[in-house]
Amino acid sequence: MTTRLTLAAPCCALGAPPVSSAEAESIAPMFKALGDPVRLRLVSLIAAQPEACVCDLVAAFPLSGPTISHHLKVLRAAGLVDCERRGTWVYYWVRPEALAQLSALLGRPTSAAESR
Amino acid sequence: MTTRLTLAAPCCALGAPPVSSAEAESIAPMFKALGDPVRLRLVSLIAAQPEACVCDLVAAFPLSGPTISHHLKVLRAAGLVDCERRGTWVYYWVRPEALAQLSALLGRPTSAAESR
DNA sequence: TCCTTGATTAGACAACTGTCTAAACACGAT
DNA sequence: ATCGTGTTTAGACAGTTGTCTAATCAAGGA
Repeated sequence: MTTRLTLAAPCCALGAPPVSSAEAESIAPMFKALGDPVRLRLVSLIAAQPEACVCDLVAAFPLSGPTISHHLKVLRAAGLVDCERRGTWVYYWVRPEALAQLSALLGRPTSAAESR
Repeated sequence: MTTRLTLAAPCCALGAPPVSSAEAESIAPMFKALGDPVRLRLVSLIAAQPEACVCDLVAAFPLSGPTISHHLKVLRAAGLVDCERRGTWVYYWVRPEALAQLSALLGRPTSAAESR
């Protein structure tokens, strides 16, 4: 996928060079998916275990099943999670590469950090 | 601010314990702010230097000044950047603590990473 | 085969978002 | 005091989002 992020060895992932327009278009949707409180907690809950059953996720929120299903679909479309049906239940797990990619983007000291 | 994130020493920031509802409400807006391609590039451009002049930021996009100004306001409201007027020009810089907080949330191996 | 239960899809609707133009505000210079 | 330039605010508008209920699909058991 995106190379710049994984080999940003020395420093400044969000520093030089800046994210290109194309990169921004592909990465922003992942941040956007995390930008809803329900979805952020969903990812958190899913990541807390090897995998999570939808039935448990629905039970963790005061929201309808279809609403949770919708949020899971958004997370899946963003590439942050994946799922599989096994018999009656559907299980979700996080895609660690995706989270790592985001973390790498903003995880290192920036030039601003150096000066302030 | 949020303590859990900064002292998440051993591992699993997105792992156990999951993000609380209150935490999600306060953190999600930051991810949401990064969830637009224009804003993601703005943060990237600002972070690439100690600080950036709005005039340069506006010049970097095929968008109107007010639109860039609006996006900068969103980033500021989310706590990701701050700014200061000096004479005619306004300068923006990133708030490294904010980026670090987000990075810490998704930067460590999750239980999913262990199993897959 | 027909229920029952788990999960997703479809459609509706209010609320929010990204963009624009026009207007206003803030400085510095004439 | 007035003008010109940089920046933000106000208001408008099309498009998107989060939520719901109702309907549909999927799998297992009587």
